[in-house]
Amino acid sequence: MFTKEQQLIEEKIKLFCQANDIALAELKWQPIPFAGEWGFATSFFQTVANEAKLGKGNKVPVPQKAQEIATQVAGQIGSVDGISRIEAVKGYLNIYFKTSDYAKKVVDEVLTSKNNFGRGEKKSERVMVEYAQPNTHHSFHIGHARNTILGEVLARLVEFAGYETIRASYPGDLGLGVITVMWIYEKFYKGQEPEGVHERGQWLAKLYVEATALLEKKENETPEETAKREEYDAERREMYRKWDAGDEYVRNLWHVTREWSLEELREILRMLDVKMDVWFYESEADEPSKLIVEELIAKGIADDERPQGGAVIVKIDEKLGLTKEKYRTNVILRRDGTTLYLTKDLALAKIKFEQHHVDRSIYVVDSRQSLHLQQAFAILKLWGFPQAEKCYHLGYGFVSLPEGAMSARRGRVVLFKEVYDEAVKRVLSVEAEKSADIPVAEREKIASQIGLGALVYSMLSVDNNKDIVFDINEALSFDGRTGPYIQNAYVRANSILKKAGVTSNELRDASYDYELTKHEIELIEQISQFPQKVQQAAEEYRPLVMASYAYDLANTFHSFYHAVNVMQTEDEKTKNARLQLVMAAKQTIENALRLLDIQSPDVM
RNA sequence: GCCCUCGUAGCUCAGUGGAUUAGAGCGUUUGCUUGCGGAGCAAUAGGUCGGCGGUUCGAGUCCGUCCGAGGGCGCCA
Repeated sequence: MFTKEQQLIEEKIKLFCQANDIALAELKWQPIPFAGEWGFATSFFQTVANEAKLGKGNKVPVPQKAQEIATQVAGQIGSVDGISRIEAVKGYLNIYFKTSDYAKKVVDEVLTSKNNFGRGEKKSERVMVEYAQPNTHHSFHIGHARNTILGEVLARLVEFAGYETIRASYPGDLGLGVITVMWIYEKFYKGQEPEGVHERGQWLAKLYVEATALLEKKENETPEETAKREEYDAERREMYRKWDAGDEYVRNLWHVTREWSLEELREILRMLDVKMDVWFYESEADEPSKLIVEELIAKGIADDERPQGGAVIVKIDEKLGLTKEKYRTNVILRRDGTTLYLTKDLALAKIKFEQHHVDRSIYVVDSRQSLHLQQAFAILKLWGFPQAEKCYHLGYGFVSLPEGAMSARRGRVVLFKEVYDEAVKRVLSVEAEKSADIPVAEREKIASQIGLGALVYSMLSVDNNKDIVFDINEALSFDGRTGPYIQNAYVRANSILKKAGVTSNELRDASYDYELTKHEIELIEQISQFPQKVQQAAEEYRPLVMASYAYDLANTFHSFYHAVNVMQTEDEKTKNARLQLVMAAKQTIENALRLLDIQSPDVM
């Protein structure tokens, strides 16, 4: 915002150093650690260290010498427009802005940009974010929720930072797990179908558990039990064979049951306000991926060991000319000619690059699949895709339960919908106590917004590479560093504006030339940081950066709210300026929450 | 055996080279009843940043090594 002043001063420093024969190191500007006044600073430690290496100067300690230079420079700069003062402190040169100018600039920018405050300049790259890859014929659990929330927030950040963004979902709709559910349905539950989208999805998950129990080898089986189990397994394998051969009946059964799962997935995405641009299905990648195997063999990238009774493999390290083991060797086609996960990922990447013309592709996938994805990217590179260099795996730690890892097979999972229902229930009970004035009809909607706010924020407030042990009481806490805490700051800002009867449309000119309190200054400081936080979070692929910022902003607002009573401000001009500051804070909180996929209720 | 991630306050986590005392939340102890809704504010106690060595003017942050935890490693996804 103040690059002109910065450049001017930089010139003056360079001139001074030339005149005094000082070998100035590169000037790195940074904000002054905030203590009530805005400004930017640079240090002279590097310059002094360089001088010392050249054998110049006597043996004065570095910090002391840096301070000497800073003091001399400060004395030389003189007055600069928009700059209130310049000082030398501990080897740093601090340059302060005029407080009232800075404050007005920040607030005005928010109020004119509104929803777009913080949006980055349009960039030419097209980015695809792939997330939400649950298996069908199961139900959506909180592990899937972490994946989906991370992916969606990343997509929002990248988009708001200025990139053209495509959201892609990739459900796993084939494999033995899927067939297992179809088998038990066909055998014991044919014709049944629970009412309700979630009920149907959850029912399929129950069938999977039941089927697994029937098909798993048990200890101390009687011969009859063994025979029964083997009979079931043969039936299941026969069904898989028929599916693979395109048997009309089995394919139809597959379509119908798959749709039950997808309906539930679409409903959950709707609840999370996720709008997918592209749907890839694992089943659709199967056939194209076989052609890719042929191509890779023809190009000499893959080795066909089938004639020797083996599979089709890619010796990745060898082909890349690496001597140390890194990507190893992997199979891309089984000896029986069927494809693997890796094979399908190659086909999917080809579609992303050739049909969607993406320049950059982000995979939001469990970090345990890191090697797998690195292998896939390496093969894409061998294959010759320039975008392979721009494939990025955003890994995240897995979500487990206090009693151990989740297991769909054993039915040991916590479903997203269960947690959501519990969240709404808990918020409603708080509302009944604290928000008796809100009409009951409205409370349900607010409860959903707050409940999801708590859940979503709990997933975002931990860095993505950390594992989470899911504790529902922590996830649904409403106190302290939580989603509702941030939403409450928004509600309070809204409440002030409502009482004052001002809307964002009537923008009166405000000036901040009165003596600002510490709390006003800190609030302005937080607001001003939003645009750079957007860029940082998007460039580093780190939703946590935005989650932390949103909390800090809300925290600063709560302190301001408590310390400065806007409505009781006597001086009209000051009151007007404060109302506009509240409006700017409200807008910034709303923008930050939107990026975090959390809604901003007007009351709560 | 090789590779990846992690080790910071009692607990859960921020902080990826720069400014006297390393920051939050929960939990602890204690204040805030006439005020824009207390899902809040203010204060309090609590840390050899896993150990050792190195690079640097400067290291929780970079490098090496050791210890500890979790994860991955050619026909699962």
